[in-house]
Amino acid sequence: MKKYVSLLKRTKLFSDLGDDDILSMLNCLNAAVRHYNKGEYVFRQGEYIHDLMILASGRLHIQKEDYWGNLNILNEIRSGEIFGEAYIVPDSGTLMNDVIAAEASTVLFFNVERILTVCPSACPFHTRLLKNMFYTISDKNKSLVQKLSYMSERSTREKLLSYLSDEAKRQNSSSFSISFDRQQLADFLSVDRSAMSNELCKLRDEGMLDFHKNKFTLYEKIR
Amino acid sequence: MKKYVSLLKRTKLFSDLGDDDILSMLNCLNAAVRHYNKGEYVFRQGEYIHDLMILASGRLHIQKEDYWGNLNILNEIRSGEIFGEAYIVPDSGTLMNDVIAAEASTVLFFNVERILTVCPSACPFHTRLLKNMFYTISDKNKSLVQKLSYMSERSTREKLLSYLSDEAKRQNSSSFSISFDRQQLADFLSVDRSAMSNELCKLRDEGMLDFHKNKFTLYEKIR
DNA sequence: TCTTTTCCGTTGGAAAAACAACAGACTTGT
DNA sequence: ACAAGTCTGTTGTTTTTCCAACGGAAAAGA
Repeated sequence: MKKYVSLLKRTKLFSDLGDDDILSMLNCLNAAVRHYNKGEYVFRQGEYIHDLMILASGRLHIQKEDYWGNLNILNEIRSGEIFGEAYIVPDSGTLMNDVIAAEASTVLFFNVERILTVCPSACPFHTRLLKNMFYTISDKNKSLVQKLSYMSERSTREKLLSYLSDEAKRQNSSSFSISFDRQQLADFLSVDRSAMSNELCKLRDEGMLDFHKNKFTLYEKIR
Repeated sequence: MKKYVSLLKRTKLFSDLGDDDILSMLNCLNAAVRHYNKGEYVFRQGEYIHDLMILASGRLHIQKEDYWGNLNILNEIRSGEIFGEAYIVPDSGTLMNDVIAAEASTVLFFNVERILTVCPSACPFHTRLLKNMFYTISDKNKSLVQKLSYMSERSTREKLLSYLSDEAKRQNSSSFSISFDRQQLADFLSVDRSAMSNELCKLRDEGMLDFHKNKFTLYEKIR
């Protein structure tokens, strides 16, 4: 368990906590670790969730497949992010979506009930952890709203532009890489792949952006 | 402030707390109240948010209007729900959307920092409040994912069906009312109003549902 | 009660997206 | 190095959505 401490230190959930504090918390919180290969399911739709999970390394997709095989990627979980936070409420029912490893991933499982009930006064790090947990869930919330704003764009072009410009802002550069391949990006934005590919090329031909494989560059409007 | 206690008792955030406890908390948390008329702005895009808000009564829309006047209703806040939870992280920037009263509404403002820092051991209700707050944000999160799943449907018809069937489930009846008028529903699902109206009538003609004004009834597939 | 305004369904033409199919470039595995 | 498989761009056709416009019904206001 020790080797995950350095990873966890960099996450929002455990920020501003010392190595020893984290380690003792991992024990106190009944933490478990599991590793997943690319393509492996972490959870399937219909399962019961009791824990709060944090992705120590790798990348996950929260996705949904309908009766006709249409895939929708509802959200992407990146290293250091939490997931399952929507199911920490008791009796919140079964999982609505699949969770699948988009690449080799390591997941830590925590017993949430313990964070909320055990030793509120006893351990001095507890207050810090609670605060971090709020901020983390709050952040998650914000990213969900952000995704909602991509999805509420009416056209494929505008979905692309809002997603790409947000990604540029997030990575703090007009030149950046994304983790999706074309099909995944289309599933993420809920559009047709070929139509999206077409639209991307139009945007390139109009001089608004450029791309090679997964590396995109956005240009200013006036050049 | 006393008259809001009975309202707050029914919310998830203050459930399982006594009247006196709630009242003393309202003071401790620096709670403020404001009333809004229908159509009035609660917040505008670009403002800074410091508090966590709970809607004591009424109905709010979180919405966004683009340069061309296209309106998108990102979310609807119902009585007893919280909002602004995405901005409780320090330095989380300015509000991305407008918040507007869809009907006459009463909003309570809380200082979040106090909930997280003040008297973790001193007051016995604090643990309960923290737990409730987690559950509330978690619930909010779930409803965001739910909305994402409507939005990720490819066609107007499927957006309608997924929204309406969820609403039937939520209200626990195949016959139910919605709070949106047609234009608002279209803005909520990010589709064109007339096309949506058209699709609704097709669904009615096919015998899948019926409606009069805002009252909908869904039918079984086999009758 | 009468007028004005809003809401809703309907229609037809324009625009966009979905779909299917294919070919070349690139990867992967043997 | 070769074969098999995957990923991406491209094209043409079909389907769906968007948009603008209109009229009737219902609601609001004078």
